Amino acid sequence: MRRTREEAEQTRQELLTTAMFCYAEHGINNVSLKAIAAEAGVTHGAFYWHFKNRDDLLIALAQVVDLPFEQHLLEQLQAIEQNALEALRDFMVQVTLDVMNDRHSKAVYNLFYSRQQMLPDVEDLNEILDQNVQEWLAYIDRFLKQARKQKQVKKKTRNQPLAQMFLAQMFGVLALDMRLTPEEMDQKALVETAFDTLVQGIAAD
Amino acid sequence: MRRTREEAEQTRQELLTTAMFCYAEHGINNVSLKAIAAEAGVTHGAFYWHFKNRDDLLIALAQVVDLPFEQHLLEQLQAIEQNALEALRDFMVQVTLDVMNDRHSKAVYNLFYSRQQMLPDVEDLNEILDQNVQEWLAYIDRFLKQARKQKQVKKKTRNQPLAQMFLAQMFGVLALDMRLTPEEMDQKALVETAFDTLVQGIAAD
Amino acid sequence: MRRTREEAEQTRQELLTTAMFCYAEHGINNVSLKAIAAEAGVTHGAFYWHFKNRDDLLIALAQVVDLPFEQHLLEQLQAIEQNALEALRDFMVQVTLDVMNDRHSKAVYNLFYSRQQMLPDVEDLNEILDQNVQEWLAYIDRFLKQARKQKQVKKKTRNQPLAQMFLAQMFGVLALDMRLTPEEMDQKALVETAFDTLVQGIAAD
Amino acid sequence: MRRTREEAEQTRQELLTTAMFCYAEHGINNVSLKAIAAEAGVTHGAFYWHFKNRDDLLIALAQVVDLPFEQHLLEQLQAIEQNALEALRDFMVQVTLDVMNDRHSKAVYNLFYSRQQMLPDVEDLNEILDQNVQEWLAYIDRFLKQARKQKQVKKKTRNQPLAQMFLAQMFGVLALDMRLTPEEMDQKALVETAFDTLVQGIAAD
DNA sequence: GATGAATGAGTTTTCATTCAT
DNA sequence: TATGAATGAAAACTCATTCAT
Repeated sequence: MRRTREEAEQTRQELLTTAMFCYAEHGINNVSLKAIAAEAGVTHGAFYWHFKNRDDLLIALAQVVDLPFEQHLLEQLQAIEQNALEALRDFMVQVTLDVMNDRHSKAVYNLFYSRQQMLPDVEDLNEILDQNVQEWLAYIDRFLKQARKQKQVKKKTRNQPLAQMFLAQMFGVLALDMRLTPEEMDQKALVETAFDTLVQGIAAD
Repeated sequence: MRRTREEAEQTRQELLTTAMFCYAEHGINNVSLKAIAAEAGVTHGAFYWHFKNRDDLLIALAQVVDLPFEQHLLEQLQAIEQNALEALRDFMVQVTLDVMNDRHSKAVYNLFYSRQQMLPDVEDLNEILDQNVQEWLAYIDRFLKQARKQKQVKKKTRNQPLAQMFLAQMFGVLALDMRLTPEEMDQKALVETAFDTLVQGIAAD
Repeated sequence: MRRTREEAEQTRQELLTTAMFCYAEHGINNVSLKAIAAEAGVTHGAFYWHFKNRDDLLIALAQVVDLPFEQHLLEQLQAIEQNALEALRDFMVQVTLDVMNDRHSKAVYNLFYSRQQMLPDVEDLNEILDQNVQEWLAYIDRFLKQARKQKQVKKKTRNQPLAQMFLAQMFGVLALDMRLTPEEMDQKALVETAFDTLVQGIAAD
Repeated sequence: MRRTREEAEQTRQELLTTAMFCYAEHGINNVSLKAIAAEAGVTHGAFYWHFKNRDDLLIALAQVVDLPFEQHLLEQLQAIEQNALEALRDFMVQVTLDVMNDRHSKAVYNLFYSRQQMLPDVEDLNEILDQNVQEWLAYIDRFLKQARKQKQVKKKTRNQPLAQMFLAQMFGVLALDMRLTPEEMDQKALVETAFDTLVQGIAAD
């Protein structure tokens, strides 16, 4: 069954996508490569044509997937010039709700950032993930710097812990979302309350 | 061989402790019962004397371990009467720093609450963990109620999302702590900034 | 818990009886010594005071248990003098129905003679069982000899295959009884038909 | 390694055959899958390519193996028209001797019908075995019906217990054959005596 | 006499990986 | 490119047996 290059690439994509959703849902250690291959419509032998091994799959996965930070940042680019703090608040709310509710983003978060999984100790993998976290902190930092320019933020605190605080709040809300039922937790109320509170807490009087 | 009842109980405790630390460090799926038993100084056969199976171990673990919420609550009982919001801030800071720095608490968090692990789908286990989360929310709620009485909190928001926000912040800070190095993140600065900000954010003017 | 000699003997008996019924019902390989001991009301440690090991238990079991051949033989002793063939027929019918319906006999048969179990290859054990089979053949032979004297049996056949044929019929009926439901098989009708037919088949005209 | 489809099928057959003989000889519970695989010339991992698990192997075994009833029935089809009772006698004698002396048939009987084994409680398995018994009873019944037509059988008894009696005799003879040595038991003499006697016992005067 | 903790060999099963076709 | 047969390491679990108490 020699396929064309496009079909082969499609198989590879299929494997990546299937792996991400299966891993995110059941846990990396609870899904076999055979199961992923079957779900992707090929035999597990084919897997080894596209990937060197299991770790290679994870690295490839980490390289291609991403959380929608950048995308929501672009949406706020104009707003940031006018009211950076409000833009930051909207940015965090949007990203968080998006990760909560978008199947793809949620899978990415579950797989790589909630650390629901204990990832195998592959150096490349953790490097990629750490870089991503730094990148996200940089996104938030960009809002904060602009807010400083606009004199919206109290002087005393440095930006670093502030950015980390925002990211931590997002991580925490997502973690809580996994544990609580919709009855126990109103997603929208929590997310908005959380970031409104943070923004108010750092706002200059 | 341990023959007396006390020695047997010691073996059981050893198994529980070893399991907790090994699981927290390497992930539940990456540590075999044989390894745990060996680390505890017995054969894997001994494990099955003390526990029915792997799930039984996890349930036993979840039953005996806890995060230091209650303990820090007791320390704040007097403060709460005078300034509930400040007491809440101190409470959250203390608990969070404690979990960060106490090997035991950190292991408990990693194992059961960070969702770094994909826990097996055992009903008893999830029940215990969910109860614990509810309990912690109740602890925070207690501070918030008192703060309302003291008119320290803005009227508009309900307590539920506020309590969840505080717990989420703690979870998030702990999650971030796992990802960042001490150089990249100043634990104390982040924790204090985070809860100061939250408290200021909800404080009545 | 030092017990008196009688109590100890009682424990031993309890272990034997429990083992027989458990083994007969679930199969030797599907019942652990721990389970037997527990069912008998002691710990499995106690087992090893009464028996050297598992094979020793089986040998002890084979030595003390028996099928009700002898007992039914005694009942037929008078009848045998008058009509040996009819007595044989009654004897076989009674023994067979007894083994079918008496819990104890059935367990013995299942355990040692139906070979539902693949017994461990203990020499002593098989010796005992083979002796028993020979004994039963001798019982039947006794009827046949008397029947010859009474000129009830056709001359041509030797007694050995005849006796084996009767025992085989009993074994076969018991085997079928295990496979068929009461709806599919009328115990009494089958047993009586079978031995009536055999007796008529060997009867002199 | 066997790579072609034919070689794979051969491996599967090898596993089935090996399993049947090993199980029949040593008992299901006394032969490990590892041992079967080794005997079949593959690793135990290969076993799990061909069978889902141990029960699946038994079911597959029960599906492909059979006792030679049908085959001997065909041989008697002409004879049945002329003298059904004699044909029945020949049929039973042939099948019984065949099972006794053919290594394959003997293994099948030992494994599935002697109840020498305590088979695992798999529904599919017992269904197949029960069906087979019913089928064999139907074969015998066919002879009996024809014999009735030919007025060879005494009126009074129903066919059902008669058919069961014949099958039971066969089962019993086979069981005795396992227990007695060739010196103690003349196979041919016993088998012929047994079925001659049964046939004479039911024959109309 | 009896308990119960511990051992260790053995079993079933899973699964990442290899490789001839 | 992809299939599918086979390997082999490792996991969870069972259980007969030993033995200090």
